[in-house]
Amino acid sequence: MDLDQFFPYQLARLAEQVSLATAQVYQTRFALGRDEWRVMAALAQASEMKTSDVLGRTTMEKMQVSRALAKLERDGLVERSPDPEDGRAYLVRLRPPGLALYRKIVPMVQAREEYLLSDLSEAERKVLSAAFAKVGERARQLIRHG
Amino acid sequence: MDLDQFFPYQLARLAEQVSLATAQVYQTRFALGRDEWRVMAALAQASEMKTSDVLGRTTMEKMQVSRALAKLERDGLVERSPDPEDGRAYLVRLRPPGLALYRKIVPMVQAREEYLLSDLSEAERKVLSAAFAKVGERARQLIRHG
DNA sequence: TATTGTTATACTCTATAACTATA
DNA sequence: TATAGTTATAGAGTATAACAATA
Repeated sequence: MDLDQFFPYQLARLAEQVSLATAQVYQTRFALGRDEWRVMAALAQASEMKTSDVLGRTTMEKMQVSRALAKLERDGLVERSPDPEDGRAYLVRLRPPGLALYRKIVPMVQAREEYLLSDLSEAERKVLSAAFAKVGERARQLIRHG
Repeated sequence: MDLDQFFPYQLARLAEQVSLATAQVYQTRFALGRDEWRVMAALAQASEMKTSDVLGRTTMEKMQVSRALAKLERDGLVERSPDPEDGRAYLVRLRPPGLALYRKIVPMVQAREEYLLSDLSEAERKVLSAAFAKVGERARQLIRHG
């Protein structure tokens, strides 16, 4: 069995490299962790949302979201206020510095994305995207059924 | 910016799911970590090799290999002897129980691989494989040049 | 009793480098 | 001085569950 020809292994290596290449932008240059970046991207989709909405817009666990928000709040990028409709909940929003940082990072990571895909034709991108959906569905089936 | 449509994010999620689906076989059922599994797959390619050859056949660091080998040796799956040609080096090989375990696992993970890809035509698989190579090359360029 | 969000804990991974013994 | 491999340590990332406040 040749590990190099084994699809899950190829996929894992590619994902690792792509993740490294992309994360350089927000980690090395702006000291943001991956979770903080994901939370900011979620928050940027609306002027204000509940913590639970952030959960719904990411694949993160509530504990990861809680910690990412705490760090973003310490850094002054995000602010929280109590939800007037539910005493247990918070309303979260990007503060101006957070929004500015987000708007600065987005074009940079999008440029990296385009560079990563630049050798692929439009047709190849379509196949790739469809293949991701199909393989992902099969993977979820395997996980569900042990 | 929609994270769900962002290629590096899609790739990371897919890899995570596929890794989970594949690792179930050797982790849950046989208590092997990913590194141990990779080392066993490398060792199975020859009757005996140096630790440094294991390094060359995987993308692991020497420290990871050292730890994986130590665990495999504790579990009786691998044995080491001093290299008569270099007092610093070791010769490593799978012990019979290790080889038997490897031969038991291989068809199981291959079946999972085939299942994961079962919705893809031969042509789609070719596109996918070529795309991985192209994107991987671009990613390595980005990593190298910051 | 159930839910929102926080905190605690432990385990795995990863990254860096110091260390030993040979070469 | 360099190399093979080990050990130490610290930082992320992940998973589980206990917990306080509120519903």
